[in-house]
Amino acid sequence: MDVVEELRYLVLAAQREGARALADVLRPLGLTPAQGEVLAVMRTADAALSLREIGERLVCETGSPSRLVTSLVAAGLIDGARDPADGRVTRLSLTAAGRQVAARAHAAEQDFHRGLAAVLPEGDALDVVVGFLREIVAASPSGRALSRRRAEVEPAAAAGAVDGPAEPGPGRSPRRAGR
Amino acid sequence: MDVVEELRYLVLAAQREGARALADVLRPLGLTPAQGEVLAVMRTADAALSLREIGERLVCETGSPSRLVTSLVAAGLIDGARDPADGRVTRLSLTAAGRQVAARAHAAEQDFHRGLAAVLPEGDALDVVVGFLREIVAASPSGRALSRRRAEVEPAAAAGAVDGPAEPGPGRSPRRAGR
DNA sequence: TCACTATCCATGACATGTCATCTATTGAGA
DNA sequence: TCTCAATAGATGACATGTCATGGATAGTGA
Repeated sequence: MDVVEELRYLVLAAQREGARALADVLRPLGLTPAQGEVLAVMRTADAALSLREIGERLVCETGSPSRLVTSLVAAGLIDGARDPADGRVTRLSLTAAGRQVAARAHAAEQDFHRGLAAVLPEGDALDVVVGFLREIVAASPSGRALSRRRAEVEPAAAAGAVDGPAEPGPGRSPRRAGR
Repeated sequence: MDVVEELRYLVLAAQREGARALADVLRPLGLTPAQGEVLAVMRTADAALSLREIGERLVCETGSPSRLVTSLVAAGLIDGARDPADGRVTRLSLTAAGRQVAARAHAAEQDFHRGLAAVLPEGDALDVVVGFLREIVAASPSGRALSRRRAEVEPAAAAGAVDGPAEPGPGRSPRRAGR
């Protein structure tokens, strides 16, 4: 098993274990990790967002996360209505209950991250890993979603990492051709 | 967004993009990434494996990946029969067609890994990332599955990374309590 | 021999990501 | 004004991971 193949499986394993752990943390709030991410995006938004705008900020990117958001509307955590200025667009925002659940989810995730920080390997490795992963996802929709999110909550910190070119053409961005 | 939270999203993003790219590679062979992993495990097995034994070697670990394997049986790539020595156990092995598809999937994945290697960031970062991820998944079922796989295909290389303790008790292993 | 526990596997139900198709609405240009 | 293209969102179908339950079989110890 060469090192690139192992990397692929390690990323899958890390994602799996992390998702499972996060699911345990969010379950008492009646949320799944994907729903938690939607609430995190909306919690930090200055204004109502369209489905498309939410999709652009989710790492679990689906372009237009209709069903995921609908589940939160059904749970009473999000309100949505068609935009009178553009009948194609639905504007979504947190309800009062949604703001409360989003705040509790945020607190629970912060606890989770502190616990994770305590057991991650020490030293500079974390920075190397984060830099490495930022680079390999930079050109992808989910990488850009993450950059966008970071720019919105901490503009200065994100300034060094914003990637220039817009996504070319429709659909998924092409994979990098080579160096 | 603190660095641990970003790490979590970056791992998710890297996994997503990688899964999508791998799905593109395997689709012409009529395989999904999860099915490809099952064939990879069986391709390197010396003997017929039980469902449980397959599950222990999969990073997409489910304990007993009944439905995933059933889809490969239905596709004619795997044969299975109850073990006469132990009626609880189903023994599974690749069919002739399965061996052929597994070989082609392996070749396709090797090409994919070479392409990935060409675009990954250069220098020592890859080794740091692999070491870091190995450490954080070491105690989990999927981390042990990966160690097991590496030990089976390259015993010497894996010797330095084999983790000592067996999984305690039934069910998922507990998360590390702290340092 | 028997009762109980453990193991293996199948299946139900749900969440969600992916790919595709479709409807409704808006924008652009002739 | 009208046609065509683009956009936004909904929905269908499928794959698969997760959590749980249940049936069949084997192991253990009294």
